[in-house]
Amino acid sequence: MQPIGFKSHDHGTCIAHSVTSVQKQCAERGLQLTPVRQRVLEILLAKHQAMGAYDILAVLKADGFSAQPPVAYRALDFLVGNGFAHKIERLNAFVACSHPSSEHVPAFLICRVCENVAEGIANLSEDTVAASARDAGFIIERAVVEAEGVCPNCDGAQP
Amino acid sequence: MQPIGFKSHDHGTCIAHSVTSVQKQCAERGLQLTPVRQRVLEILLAKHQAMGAYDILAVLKADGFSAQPPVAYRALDFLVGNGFAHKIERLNAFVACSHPSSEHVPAFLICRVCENVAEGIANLSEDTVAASARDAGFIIERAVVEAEGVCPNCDGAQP
DNA sequence: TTGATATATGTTATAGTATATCATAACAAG
DNA sequence: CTTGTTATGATATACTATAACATATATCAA
Repeated sequence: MQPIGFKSHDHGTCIAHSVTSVQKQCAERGLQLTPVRQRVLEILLAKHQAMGAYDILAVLKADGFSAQPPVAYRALDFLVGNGFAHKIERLNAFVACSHPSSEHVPAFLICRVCENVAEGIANLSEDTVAASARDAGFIIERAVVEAEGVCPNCDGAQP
Repeated sequence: MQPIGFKSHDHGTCIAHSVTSVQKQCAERGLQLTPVRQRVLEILLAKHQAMGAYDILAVLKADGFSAQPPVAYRALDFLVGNGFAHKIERLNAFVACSHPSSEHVPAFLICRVCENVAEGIANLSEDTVAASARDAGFIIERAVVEAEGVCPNCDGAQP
């Protein structure tokens, strides 16, 4: 699977598709995609960049929602907990999931210049990681790969 | 390479070997392993568990070192920057490196029950991650794998 | 040795991230 | 209707990290 985020694409439909997909899944799984939750998802989808909780909060405030930290964190917990968004631990920030329809180990390619984030899919089960875990008797419940570097748009432009 | 941390081992020599190894490398590379830095390394080595900066600070304080946050963070920056320790982003915490003598992509197996951490080595270059990055034109400078789950000592004991 | 430069530490203050807690509202099930 | 559940509102606080500036210590060239 290809990461998206560094290649030009029709971002309008990209957003629309994602929202529709999440709405559909929520309906199927009996989850409530409430106004705040959907709005936070849209905010995240607006760009392929990680956003901090307080950045999101500022947008929510401008939209007339209550702007206390828990508002943002609760919505983010919902989205992350149900696989509609991910937290980039390295940045203490969040991104909408690019592959919301399937279970996967996300692999983030984080550009340290423009801060855009592309999400690929790692295949740890065929990596030495899975072998190590197996040998150690460790049961992996969830995992994430975070890679920092330079994206093609920034390579050459900025060192 | 095997992760360590979940199997019983002679932890005394484990610590001693690590300290000696780091001392040797610092000498070779012209790095100053000052008292605070070495002490923080020892504190991290004391257990195969991630420690927060403020936990470390508390120990430093008990040892008579200055106990302002920058003291701990500077020592940690030194250790992490030179590959003698790693930051576990998911936990906002730090661990001594188990393989301080080689460049590697660390893969952490984090037990959510006992909070012990084992460090293995990922081989992303043969993972789909490397292929995705290559296809996207993304240059990976550093990466980390963080896997959360249950270690063999806790499996069965606690759900 | 001395002085210049770089590196490391001491200290205060503050910025940034996240959660605990309690109160209220909306709604469905019994 | 009242009980249980889920979501939201609101306040306060805890936890994590860094900026900024002063002082000290090491390193090295002249």
